[in-house]
Amino acid sequence: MSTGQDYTDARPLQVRMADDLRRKIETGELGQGAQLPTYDDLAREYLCSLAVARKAVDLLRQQGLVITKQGLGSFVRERSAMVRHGVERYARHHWKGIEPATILGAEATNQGRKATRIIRGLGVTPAPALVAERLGIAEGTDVWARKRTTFLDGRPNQLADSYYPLAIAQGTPLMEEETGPGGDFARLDEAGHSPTRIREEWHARMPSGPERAALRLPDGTPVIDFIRTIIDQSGEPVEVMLSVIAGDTTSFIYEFPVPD
Amino acid sequence: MSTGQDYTDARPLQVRMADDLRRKIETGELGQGAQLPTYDDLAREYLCSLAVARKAVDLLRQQGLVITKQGLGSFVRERSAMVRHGVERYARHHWKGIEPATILGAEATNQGRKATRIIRGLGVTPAPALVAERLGIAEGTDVWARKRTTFLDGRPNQLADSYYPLAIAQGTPLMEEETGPGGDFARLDEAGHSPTRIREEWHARMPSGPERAALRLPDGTPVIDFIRTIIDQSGEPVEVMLSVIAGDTTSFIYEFPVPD
DNA sequence: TAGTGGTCTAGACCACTAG
DNA sequence: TAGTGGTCTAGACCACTAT
Repeated sequence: MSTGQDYTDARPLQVRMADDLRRKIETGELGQGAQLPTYDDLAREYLCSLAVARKAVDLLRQQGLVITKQGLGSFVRERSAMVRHGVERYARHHWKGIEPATILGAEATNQGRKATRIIRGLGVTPAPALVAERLGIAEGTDVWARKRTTFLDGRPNQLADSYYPLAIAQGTPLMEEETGPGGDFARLDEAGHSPTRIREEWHARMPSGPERAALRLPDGTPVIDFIRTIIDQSGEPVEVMLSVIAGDTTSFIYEFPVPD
Repeated sequence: MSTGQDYTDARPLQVRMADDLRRKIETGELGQGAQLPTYDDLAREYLCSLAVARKAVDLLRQQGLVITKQGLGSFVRERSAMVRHGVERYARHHWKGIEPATILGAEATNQGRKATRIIRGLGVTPAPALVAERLGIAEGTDVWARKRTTFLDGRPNQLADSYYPLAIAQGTPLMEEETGPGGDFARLDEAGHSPTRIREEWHARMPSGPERAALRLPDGTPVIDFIRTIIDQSGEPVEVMLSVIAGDTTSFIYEFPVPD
C-alpha cells in the first residue's frame, strides 16, 4: 500500500490515518501551525472516501492536536501560552501593598500578559448547592452574586462566579461593579473578614456547547471546574467562587510542606 | 416541525439535535444510565439521515455526556466516583506511622476504594527534560526510573513515572519492585532525604489514542498532566514524578494559608 | 474564481449483544 | 435472529477564504 501500512492491521482506516498524521506531528515532520494535507489529498493518498479522511482529521481535533479553518485548511495546533496559577498569587502584599491590584491582574502582569474582565451579573440570588454547603447555609438562602468573565490578552479564559453571604457584602463595594484597589480580598479585609486560608477544589471535564462558545475554546480543549473558598481569621467561610477555566491556557503550581 | 424547533434556527441540524438531547439529560428527563433514542429513531424523529443522527450523538460523546455501546445502544454516562487528592495524603503518619502504607493506598482506603498497581518499567534511563530541569541536572543524565500504572477498584487511573538521582536510589529498595511499607516516601526518609516539601504542577489536556487505551478512558474524558517534585530537608529535589491521570475519576483539594 | 472545510443524503456492509 | 452501533462509499451542495 502506498501508505506503508501493514495490511494485516485490522484497525479502522480512519484510525490508522489519524495515527499516521499524529506520528508526523509528534516527530515534528508537521510542525506547529503547519497545514495538514487537504481532505482530497488524504482521500487520494489512502484511496478512501472524503468522509473517512474527514473522520481521521476529526479524531485529531478531538485530541486537541489539530484545528480546522473553513475555507483555509487544517493545521497543527499551536500550543497556547499558559498562565501559571501559584499559591503565591494570593499573597497579602499583592492586594494590600503599595500598589494593590487584583489577584489575577498582578499574576498576569508578572507573566507578561494582560488581564481584563467584564461583569456578567451582579445581584441577590439563591445560593446554589455547591455554594451553600461551603458557606454553611441552607441551599436557596439569598446570597450576593458577582459573576464575571475574565480575559487574558483579549481571550476569555474564565467564567468566575463569586458568592458572598449577604451580611458580609451589604454596604461594601463588593456590591458595586468596581471593587477598587486590591479587589475583593482587600474589601473583605476591610470588612473585618481578613482572607486567611484558601481552599481550592477542582477537576477536569469537557465543556458543554455553550461553555465552548463563551470561552471560545478550540476543539479538544477541556475545562477545569474550580471551586475556591476564602476563609477568614476566625475560620468562617466568607466567599465561594465557582469557576470554569479554559484548560488550554491555564496551569497550576502548588508548593507546600509535607504535613505531620 | 415535530421537534418544536424554531425554523429560523440557522444552526446545523446535528447541533440542534445534540442540544435537544443535552437539555433532556440536564433536566433529568434522561437520567444517568438511561438509553438514548437509537440512531434510527432520531433520524425518523428529525427527518434526517442516519449520518446526521450519529453526528448529533457524537457531539455529546465528545462532551463526555454519553457513551455508546456497540450492539446495545447509546446511554447517558454515569458520573464516575472520584478519588479526592488532598494535601493531607502526604502526611508523615501515613508512611511513617504504626502501619505505614503507600500514599495512594492509604488515601483510597480512606475513601472506601481499593488501589492496586503494576510496574511497567524499572531501570536506569536518561533523564527527560522535564525531570532534569527539576532535579537540577543535565538532560540525558542517567537516573533511576520506576514506571507504574495504578488502578482504583480495578480501573487504571494513573500512569506514574518516578525518577530518582542514581546516587539516591543506589542500594535502596527504590530499585526493587516492592519498596516495602511506607513506599518511596519512607525509603527516601531512611536514605537521609526526608520528604519535606512537595511541589505539584499540572494542566489538563485530551489524551492521545494510546493513553486513552492504556487508561481505558471513555470518550470525552480529559487527562491531567501532573508533575510532582519531592524536596528533602535541605531543599534538594530527590524525586520527580511525571504522571498522566484519568480526569473522570480524580479531583483535587488544596487548602493552604494566604501567604504574606 | 478556485480551493478549502462543513453539512447532509441514501445507501451498503460489518461487529457486537441479547434472547 | 433481530436490533443496535461502527465503518465506509459516492456523491450533492453550502460557507468561507484568498487572489
